[in-house]
Amino acid sequence: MDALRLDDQVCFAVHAASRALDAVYRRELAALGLTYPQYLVMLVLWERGQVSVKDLGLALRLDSGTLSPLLKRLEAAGLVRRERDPGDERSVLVRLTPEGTLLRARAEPLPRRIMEASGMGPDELADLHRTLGRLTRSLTESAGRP
Amino acid sequence: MDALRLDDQVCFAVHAASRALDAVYRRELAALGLTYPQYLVMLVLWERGQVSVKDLGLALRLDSGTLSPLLKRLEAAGLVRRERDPGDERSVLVRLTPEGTLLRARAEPLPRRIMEASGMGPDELADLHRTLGRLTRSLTESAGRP
DNA sequence: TGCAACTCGATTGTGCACAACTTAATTGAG
DNA sequence: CTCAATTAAGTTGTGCACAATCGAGTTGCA
Repeated sequence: MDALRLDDQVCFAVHAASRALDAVYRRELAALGLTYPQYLVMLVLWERGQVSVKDLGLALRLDSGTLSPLLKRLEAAGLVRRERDPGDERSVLVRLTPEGTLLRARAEPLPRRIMEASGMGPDELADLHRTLGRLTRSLTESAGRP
Repeated sequence: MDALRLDDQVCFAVHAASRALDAVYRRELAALGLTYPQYLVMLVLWERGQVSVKDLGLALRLDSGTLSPLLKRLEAAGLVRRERDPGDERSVLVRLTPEGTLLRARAEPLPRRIMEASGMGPDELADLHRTLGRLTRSLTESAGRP
């Protein structure tokens, strides 16, 4: 077999799956006025209520270059507020507005709909989840020390 | 369990894995002067030698809005040439330059290095590959008819 | 205490991804 | 044969992702 054949490369399969998921989420989230990465940010906020930009970056593995403009758009949409942490003026705290909190209810049915679109059962999805977690960890570690 | 918990969502696992792979490829491909999507295009060209923009889009599931500027950059780098198909002037054929053909040798060791960084065995990777293929197909089909 | 090192976030620049639209070439129904 | 519909690329605009860099604020240690 040819090591460079496109169809044989797992990288492409991951890439393609990621974009296919993105497309499905794009459709489902359009009604909420959110993009998929904005939805991820909202998930963290619905879980924790309030979070610093740094902790958001740790949770989502995104840096400030991605988060700063994204959070500005969420703020412009009236879903979050940003303010300096009084205890440490370097840090910016992001928290939900009432509108942002209310949006949660409308996001609630989403995971089930995506699961149905995936055509896979809960066990299979859990398995995939574990495998991908392991892959991500390995890749991240190997990237750390070249 | 809470359906909206970030850690429980497969979508995030796929997204994170895709970006982690991207990061590893970024490092490996830097020496070749390629980005990861440019590498995917080169894979197709190394396989087929010559391809229309349309067929490239079908193979990679990318539209002209993504491919046009990407191909311009590959052309500026001297790796490909683009010319109208004499048989159908709407179509643009992309083909390798000698430099582009030569680059293949330097890309050859890449899949093995990525496989090592993944920390997974061939069987496990093949399994993941199959699962992701199925997932992508289901999602694409469900996106087709909302 | 004073200043060097570090932390946090924002900004800038490049490139990918996609939607919506434009233009040019081709096809086909009447 | 003609012209409306279709097809192929390209263009424009928006948003995500990341590297590199900057400036303000904090910490630690000499």
